[in-house]
Amino acid sequence: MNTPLPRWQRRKDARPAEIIQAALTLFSDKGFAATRLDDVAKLAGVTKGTVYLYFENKEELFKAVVRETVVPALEFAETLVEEHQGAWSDLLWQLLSSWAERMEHATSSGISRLMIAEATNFPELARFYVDEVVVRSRRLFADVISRGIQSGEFREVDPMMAARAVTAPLVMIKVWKQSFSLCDTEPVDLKAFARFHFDLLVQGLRHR
Amino acid sequence: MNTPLPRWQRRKDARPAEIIQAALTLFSDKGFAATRLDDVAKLAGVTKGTVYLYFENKEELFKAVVRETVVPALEFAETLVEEHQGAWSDLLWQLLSSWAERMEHATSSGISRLMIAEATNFPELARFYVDEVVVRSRRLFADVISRGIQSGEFREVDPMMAARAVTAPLVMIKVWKQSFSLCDTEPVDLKAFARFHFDLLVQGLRHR
DNA sequence: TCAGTTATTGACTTTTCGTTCAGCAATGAA
DNA sequence: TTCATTGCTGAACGAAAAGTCAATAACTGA
Repeated sequence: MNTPLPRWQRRKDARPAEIIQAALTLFSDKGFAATRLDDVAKLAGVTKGTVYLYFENKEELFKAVVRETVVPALEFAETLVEEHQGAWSDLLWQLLSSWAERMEHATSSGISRLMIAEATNFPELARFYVDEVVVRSRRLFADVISRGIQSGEFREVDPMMAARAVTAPLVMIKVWKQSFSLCDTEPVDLKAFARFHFDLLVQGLRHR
Repeated sequence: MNTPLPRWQRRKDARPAEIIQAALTLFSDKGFAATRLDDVAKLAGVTKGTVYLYFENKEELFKAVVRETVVPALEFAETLVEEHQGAWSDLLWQLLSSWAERMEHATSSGISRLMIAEATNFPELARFYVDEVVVRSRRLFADVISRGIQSGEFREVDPMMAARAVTAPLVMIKVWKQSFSLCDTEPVDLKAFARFHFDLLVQGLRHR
């Protein structure tokens, strides 16, 4: 006689990550308030009770999602800058294109929109996100611009302003796509836009 | 004997606008779901029951807020383009700076963030917003770029792409400011950023 | 195989908040 | 001053979803 397969399994180690993944999917699609924990549980293949076994409440789950999801990607970019040799505009393109690439595929890129939507409802989480993600990536790009100025490749601009001007369009397009994909009659290709934006930018940054 | 002032007054005509204004404030601060109708009512100086006198339900109130608030501003910009004479880059600056100006003061500029947050929960409203606001303003800027290309002032770029590249940064900065104003340690001045963005842009658009 | 341990369930309670409506009070006409 | 009209109130309702917990079924070691 073959043993009947059990109705559920004990998987203490795997649960938190699976629940976080499910929550990420639903939060970044519907937002925090509109997401039901019943649905998160179902998508994670468990029941609501299990969610509460691993997370204190809905808000703590939300925090966990943000914490576990966003930070790793930045570290890769930072080493890229550290080790770079050659033209700074090349590095800029490398950063922008790899970013656009990741945005198109990684589920974690939905976090931007989620944070924008929920920041005022979760001040401490917003602070965490700003410090660990926004400011840090802004500084990353400001750094590249600064070095480009020092080497004489770019004209003298405010690096922090420039960093905002570099990052904002990509984030915005991604956020738009996510929000309005169903109704925008002229969808953009993220990578194509990144290329277009880069060309405009580099010509704008070069000496006249 | 002076008549005791009444506990409340009948102001049938003024109520809808006041309720919409209150709803706009709270929606654009907290988002749709996180806003309680009790709070909207209180801010509007009425009780919840009154809200239901003038609006069928919460969702209809939301729609009214978007409808009444965003469309008017665009019309002004469209006449500006129609009547313009002279350099197209001048018009571009005129549009960008007046837009930044409005963003800094009008409560209605909170709608962008609100729509971004709630679009997936209100597909029909999202379509309305995309058609009446997003696409229309994108077309406005694409138009200016096109004419600039025709006149030889700008190099040949895809006008629609360029329009996105022109509008995205401003919207993004505004949205960021709104979401993270409490925690961003390096706040931007919107007008200064608009100026910076414009300079970068125009040099990027000109012939090499 | 069995008993002890515990991860998971699912029905239950509680809370929150949109929605309703009977009654009250402001108004204006007679 | 009175009365009919009606804008407005606020208490009460009920659905939906957060949060709880005793029972149960899967695992583990002996």
